[in-house]
Amino acid sequence: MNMRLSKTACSECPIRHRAVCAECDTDELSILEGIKSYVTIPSGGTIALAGEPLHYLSSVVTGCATISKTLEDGRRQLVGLLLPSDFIGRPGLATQAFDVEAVSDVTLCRFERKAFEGIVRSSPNVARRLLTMTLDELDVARDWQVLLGRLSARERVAHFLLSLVRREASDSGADLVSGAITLQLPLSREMIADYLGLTIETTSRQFTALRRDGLIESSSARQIHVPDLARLMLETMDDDGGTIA
Amino acid sequence: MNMRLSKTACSECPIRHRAVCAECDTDELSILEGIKSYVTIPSGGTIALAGEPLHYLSSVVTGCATISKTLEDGRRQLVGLLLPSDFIGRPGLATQAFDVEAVSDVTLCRFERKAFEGIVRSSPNVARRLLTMTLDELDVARDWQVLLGRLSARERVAHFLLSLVRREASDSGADLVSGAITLQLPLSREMIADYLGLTIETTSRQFTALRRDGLIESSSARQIHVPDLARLMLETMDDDGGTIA
DNA sequence: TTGTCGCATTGATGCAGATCAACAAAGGCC
DNA sequence: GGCCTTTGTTGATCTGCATCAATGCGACAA
Repeated sequence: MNMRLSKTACSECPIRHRAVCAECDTDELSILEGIKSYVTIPSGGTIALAGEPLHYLSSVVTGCATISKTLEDGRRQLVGLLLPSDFIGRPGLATQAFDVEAVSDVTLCRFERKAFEGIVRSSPNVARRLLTMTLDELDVARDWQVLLGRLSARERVAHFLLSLVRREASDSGADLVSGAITLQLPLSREMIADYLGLTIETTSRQFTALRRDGLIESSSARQIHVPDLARLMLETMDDDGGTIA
Repeated sequence: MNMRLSKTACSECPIRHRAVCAECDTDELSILEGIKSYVTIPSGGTIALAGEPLHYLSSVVTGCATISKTLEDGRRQLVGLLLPSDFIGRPGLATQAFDVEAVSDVTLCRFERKAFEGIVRSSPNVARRLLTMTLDELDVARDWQVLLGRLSARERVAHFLLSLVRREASDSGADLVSGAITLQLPLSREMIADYLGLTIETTSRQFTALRRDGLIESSSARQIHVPDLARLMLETMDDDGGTIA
């Protein structure tokens, strides 16, 4: 599969219109095409380590990865979730501030650091797109700060589920679905807990409580059906549509 | 004072080498010089409101402002602290995601949105600097996520104090001071609580506890003396130097 | 001086979520 | 299939922080 993907042309790429290359013209795209390579990281594999230099910058093509920090005593907090089209790495800074780990098999479209930094300098469409994506990530991170600082456990779980729904909706072009939906959780309970600043037990109890209250249904732990999105939204105490992804 | 500042040349500007204009050459600087204007917002004043359009983008020249979100039921969370050289606003997006408020008299060097967006397009040095600053802010926001999700009240307060020390040190060029220092808190107890995801009471109790343990001394609520920075750092459980500002 | 207002501190009590401890269920893997 | 490991759920108890409630204290005005 890795091999097959390594021959995918940018024009055929599933993230062509959403990734860092989204606004590239034909010339810029062919330069990127020239330096890109694909890799697949197996589930559980490390994509980057905090404090270590990162030699490649990349876009997630398929799969799911997490950005996290682990404290000396083992406490862990996820600070970002990477889904197809998201970008990994910081042009202009060699060392990584956070760990990045694959939570499913992840295929990356990757660029050697120096070469990519040259492109950022020479191609305004890449630079602009990168700025927009970074500003979006900043808004997401700040919304997550609000969640971590002020929401209750139940609100956090409801918010998390809705953020997955929204991300899926925006990827597929559909807008603000407000009926029913079934979704596949990309994360284990432990990782959801680390994402939400809770323990596994509290997270599990909140899922149970939401199920008891009829807000969600589930055939397995990772398969969640939301019969009425509007009702779940009432649980989130969000003051706006939300930018959480 | 507003009037006096409106005549300040960029070359004389106290934030010239740290703000969004830091990497500008003489030509670019004179373009900025042509479209900039200064305003002073009184302490407590509103600089931007969530959901409202923002017509000016700006750099903080002097003073301190906060970025925050308030939920319908009054819960409030600060998600950023703006000090001299920090940038306010999002080029490319007309409406603001968070509230921005002055917590002291704040002088802004401001640019009309459309004009500034043109400069971002035409001046790579501004675009690049803006990207770097945004990436820095993202790292800060993510470190703050770790604080809000996983640190205890005492660790949060210690971390907050050290983040102020670091910011002051990096502004003045001094590096990793590890002796004693006195600092003036820019925020009230209520705002510190909203920053740290705690209540006023818990925040106050932590200050008292740190004072009791000899980690800080204070003549007034806003005046904090740290006799031994290294000892305070031991309270933070931080696994690295930290990027918190 | 004395009152008042806003902010900070301190104390008493309650509760949401952490912690400790089983137990159940779902995959892998011979 | 049966065994074993990993992941998720549920229960009992504990605790750190929130909440409720005074009290202290400096700034400012009359």
